[in-house]
Amino acid sequence: MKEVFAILEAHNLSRTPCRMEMIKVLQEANSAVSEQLIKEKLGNSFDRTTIYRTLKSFSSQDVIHSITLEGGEVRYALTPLKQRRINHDHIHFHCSGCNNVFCIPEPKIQMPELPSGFLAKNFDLLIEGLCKTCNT
Amino acid sequence: MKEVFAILEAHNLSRTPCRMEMIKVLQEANSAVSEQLIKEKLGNSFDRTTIYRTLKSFSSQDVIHSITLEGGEVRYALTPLKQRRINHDHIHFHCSGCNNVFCIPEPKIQMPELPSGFLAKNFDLLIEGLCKTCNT
DNA sequence: ATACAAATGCAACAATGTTGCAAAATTACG
DNA sequence: CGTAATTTTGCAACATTGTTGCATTTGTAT
Repeated sequence: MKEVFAILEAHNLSRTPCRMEMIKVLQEANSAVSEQLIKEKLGNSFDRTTIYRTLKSFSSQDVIHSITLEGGEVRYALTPLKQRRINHDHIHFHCSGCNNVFCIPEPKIQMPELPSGFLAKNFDLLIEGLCKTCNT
Repeated sequence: MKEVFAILEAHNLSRTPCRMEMIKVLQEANSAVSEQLIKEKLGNSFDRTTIYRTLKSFSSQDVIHSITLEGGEVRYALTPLKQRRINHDHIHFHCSGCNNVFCIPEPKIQMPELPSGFLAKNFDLLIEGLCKTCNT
């Protein structure tokens, strides 16, 4: 709980019930969560718009980052403290078994060489496969 | 036009006006196109649902593949003949200048090493930056 | 404790994904 | 070439998500 306060304070976000509970949900998840799951975990006690706007605040303040899966479903995950305000370039792994999405901080991938003239700024790598648990 | 017929035939798709015109639109685009752009190019002569279902048919037959951008917007591009029925693993490049999305067939990237237990099946790499034209 | 700023709930609308069903078009076949 | 069987299309309908405006409520600084 102290950490929830710390996160909000570090990012200049006021302590509102919705924000605090959402951070708790994100903390307790061991993988990236969908907006729908957040709503369920919160017991529908907050308006859809509020959750939507809170996710936007969190994103723009680098508290969380979003992962868009093929098909368009979006998941959200807390951004590890170390990466906040630095870069978001890390790998995401979508398990086709349990449907969870995990952040894989290492290794950094090397940017492939692009055709001449193309200038890369950042990337998004989504790997699909089986996670530790589902890979039996 | 002959090629349009060939594509449809090769994938067991009947020759309907909507399909033929959609393939032409995809051929003429030098980058991946959105559903909305397709609709515009077609002059709103086909129902939304028809275009939606045609995109699904094309996708499931590997005539096209879709690219989901951060933010959830989806673009569609013809799958090069050589890659049909083989694999879809290639890089996509989203230019933040002109907003176009390009398929980059080479190089193949090497799958990064994942934490032990994770088994990768395929990936999706979306690079963001400036294309040849916008990179002045 | 109060005043100002920010967050929330609600209404509303757009875009997209998706399905069922009847009408129309395409293909296969005699 | 014409007809029947199969597919595709258009339309209606509904769900989900993204997004904004506005009035009300809440949080924060003084």
